[in-house]
Amino acid sequence: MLGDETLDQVRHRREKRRRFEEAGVAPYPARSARDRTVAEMLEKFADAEQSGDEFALAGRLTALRGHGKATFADLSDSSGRVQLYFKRDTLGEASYGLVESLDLGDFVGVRGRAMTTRTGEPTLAVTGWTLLVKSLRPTPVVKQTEDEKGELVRHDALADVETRYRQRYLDLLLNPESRRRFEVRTRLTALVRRFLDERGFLEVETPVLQPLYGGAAAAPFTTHHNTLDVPLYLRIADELYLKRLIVGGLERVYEIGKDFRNEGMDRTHNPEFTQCELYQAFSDYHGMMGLFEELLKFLAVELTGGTRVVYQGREVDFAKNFRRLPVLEAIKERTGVDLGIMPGRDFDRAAALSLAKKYTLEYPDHAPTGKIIMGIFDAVAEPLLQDPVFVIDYPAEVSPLAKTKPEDPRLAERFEPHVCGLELGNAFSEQNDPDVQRAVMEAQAAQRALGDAEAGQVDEDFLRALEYGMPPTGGLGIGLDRLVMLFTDAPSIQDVILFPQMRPK
RNA sequence: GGGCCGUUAGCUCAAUUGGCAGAGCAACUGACUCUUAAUCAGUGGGUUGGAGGUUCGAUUCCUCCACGGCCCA
Repeated sequence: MLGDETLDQVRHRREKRRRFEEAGVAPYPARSARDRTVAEMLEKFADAEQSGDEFALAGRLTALRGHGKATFADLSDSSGRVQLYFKRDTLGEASYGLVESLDLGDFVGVRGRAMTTRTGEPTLAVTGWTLLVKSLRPTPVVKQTEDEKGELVRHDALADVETRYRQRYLDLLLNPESRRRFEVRTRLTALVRRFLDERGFLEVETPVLQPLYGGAAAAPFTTHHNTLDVPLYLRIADELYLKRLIVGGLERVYEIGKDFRNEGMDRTHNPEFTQCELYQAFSDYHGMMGLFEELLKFLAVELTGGTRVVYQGREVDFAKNFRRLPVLEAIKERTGVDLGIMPGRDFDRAAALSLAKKYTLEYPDHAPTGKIIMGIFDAVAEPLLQDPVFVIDYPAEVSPLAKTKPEDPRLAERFEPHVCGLELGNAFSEQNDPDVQRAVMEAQAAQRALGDAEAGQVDEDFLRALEYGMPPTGGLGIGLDRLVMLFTDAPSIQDVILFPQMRPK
């Protein structure tokens, strides 16, 4: 087992730590002195070599090549890597002797001069050094070289996905593409803020601990407040609070934060995930579609320099608009069955049930037809969700917080953007009729009483807010983790969450 | 929840039909003052994820369990 104190490599490292201590060197000094990063040194390397000035670096040893009375090493900090040259004639017996007690993974502070080796490698010729941290565990070894074409060749790597997720620090240390992914994540989040800020949106924070949960169909995590002695829920969405702010006269608001859903985990689901929800008064779902198209184009240009993005081998171009695909049309396209018949009448429930049976979907008798329709959609639509598409016109029954279409009240003014099979969000023209909203919430509560754990509850305080008057509003929720997956070509959501949920070992 | 695949040295991976569990890197000892996957000589390191079972003999076959991955619900 890694970390077992009886592991011989750990014993050796502890023995070397002792050698430093016996020589009067603290193995974990509180302070280090460096006057520039590796990248800054390399930038001014030619000048430095001319002038012969000394400077100080600090970092982790990532390679060691001993040659008897001289030792080459690689020093890495977050900016880059540079070669060090320790020479006994320069350092003297005592200092050089301790070089031989260094291990891969140790941190050192070094002082020295720029020099270019015979083979042309920029190198710091060390004139003095000190131990900053003695590393006690063997770092997994990854060696990199360049082939004749100058391309980076990795010899071995930290490949074990379980270790990469559980011990992310090792992944970040050893797999540059992983580190890059999280840098892109941070940039992307900042870009979303910039995009919304520039359009007059106000970033706000709403409660994570909620006495009632709502805004999505999902099971919550439950907790308890001791002083108030009340149950509380970790939010499953920000929606109902943000819409209260629209009532309060904040015409454009957004929040970026964690939501929590107590459900299964897979390639695109983590129990806690990051969502960006935004609401814009005097807009509607068409407005949200335009905003989303703009946002993706903006992100593509800022992150890649162009409008094209390749995800898992498929190229998509955000210069083009998204296809608009009604749910019922998608089902018709895939199955040949039209469940819509005529506007103003009910859906064709019999046909829906028979289709559901074909895809071995089972529903209780009281299940709303809209729910069955979405089950069928989920079973058949996958191939239609590769090129950028807005799936639109959801059954109103599965869209309790959306306005219905004036010309066909069975359908909601709602859409979900899909790209490369990734469901990136959910948006609608927000329901603002307090009486309709109450009726829908009560119907949801009835479904819930019948055993649908994901159905919503009646939120009296939210309904009261609507009674004061909420302007017509468009709302959009964006799954940020999945957006990062798209822009970093990550196959799993675990690759874009620093510490994904794992079963305790 | 179901199906399939995986788990062997610190890391990456081998191991024939069921027949003494190996390699490279890392580690240790020694040599080596411009090397760079440094090189050369030598050495140590394993309850083969765990528990049972079949067998003269199990990394290999069977059962259960744990963790992970992929697919499905």
